[in-house]
Amino acid sequence: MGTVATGTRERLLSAARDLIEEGGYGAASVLAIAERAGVAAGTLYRHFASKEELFVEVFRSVCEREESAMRAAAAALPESATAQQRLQAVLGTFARRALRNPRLAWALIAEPVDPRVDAERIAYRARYAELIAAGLAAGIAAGELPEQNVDLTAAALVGGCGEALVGPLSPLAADGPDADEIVAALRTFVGRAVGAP
Amino acid sequence: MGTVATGTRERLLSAARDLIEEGGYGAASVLAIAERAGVAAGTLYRHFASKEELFVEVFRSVCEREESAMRAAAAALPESATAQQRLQAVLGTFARRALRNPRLAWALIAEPVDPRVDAERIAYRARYAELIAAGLAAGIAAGELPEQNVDLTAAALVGGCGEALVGPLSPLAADGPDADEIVAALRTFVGRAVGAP
DNA sequence: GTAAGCTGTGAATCCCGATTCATGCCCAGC
DNA sequence: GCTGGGCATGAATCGGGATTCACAGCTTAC
Repeated sequence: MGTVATGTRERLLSAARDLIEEGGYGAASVLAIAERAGVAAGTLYRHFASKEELFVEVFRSVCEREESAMRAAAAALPESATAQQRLQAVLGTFARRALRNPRLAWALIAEPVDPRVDAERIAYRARYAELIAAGLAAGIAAGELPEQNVDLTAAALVGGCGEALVGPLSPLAADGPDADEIVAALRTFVGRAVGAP
Repeated sequence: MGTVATGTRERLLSAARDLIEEGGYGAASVLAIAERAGVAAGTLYRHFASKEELFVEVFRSVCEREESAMRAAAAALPESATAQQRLQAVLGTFARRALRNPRLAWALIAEPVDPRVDAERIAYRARYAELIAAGLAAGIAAGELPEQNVDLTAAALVGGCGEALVGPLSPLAADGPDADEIVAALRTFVGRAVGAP
């Protein structure tokens, strides 16, 4: 039956996702993926043209999940919410999710990858920055936030939150998991950086 | 004479540095480095235990140059300068240098590298973040800046400036080289982010 | 002048994971 | 029950760059 083939394909995808979450891209060799999926190495090539293509598919689906989580966080706010509240909701969601699954966050944000996967990452970060830039523009239009180069602010916020949360400079890398404290400090940083009152 | 050997060693270092500045680490294969230095591939191993070791040395010397440039920028200010002015001087210097040599900045900040070189990079970024954190702490002590988690703010600033200047989200990646405008916008961002009045 | 010890050479070798492919297995259709 | 086609196998192959090493040339010491 075709369902068997579909099952294999999906087992391969989820094996790859699991391995990446656990040990990064390095841990996800063709052999390891196949083994965890319970098939032979060659079988992977019955379902994907290359390892890279499989990775692209995994990466894309994980990014979509993350992106909808952030959009949902913004959408869940009442109509009357300020632009600043929306930004805080988006960045706070990002932060909480990243802290809950640091290995995955590192893989999505910073870990070295093949060029085609990297292209997906850039697209993801760009959509994320756009989301923020749009929020900033709305806040400026509403008179809540001061005039500024929204693209640069958005890029700096994406980079800054990424570094603070998953980079080697992250305070988390040093001491314990005061996750809530980190999120709070990051909110303060973001609020000030965008010029909120 | 020993001087010949020294000459070769330094030619190898500078060949590697040039290649990295021009085309990133990928362009700096052992063969390419040796060729540009005017020697055979095997010769590299008369002077360095491995390619990685050579890279570490190149990376370290470039980082030292960058770091002293930033320290010098801070030190050049009069005694009476505010903490905020010092921070602006450091980050402005970083920004100007990165914009002047984007390929090198990318190699120093974001390009994937071997683990031992990456360790150097992390150490460099950590020193840089410390420089900023110290400035923040001084500003807080002097009552100029509000209380905050200085390590997190410093990490976010390093990451944010890096992304805004050399990352794929950088406004520079999209349009022309309004370098001065970018630096100005970044200064605004930094000033607000640290909570300057 | 010659031996000892450098430095330089570059083709051969190693390494290691992705990718291929000849072969075997299973099941549907007849 | 036989057969055709698709899926699975996994050992063999490939690829590409780092690394080695047997050999050669030059310099210095005595």
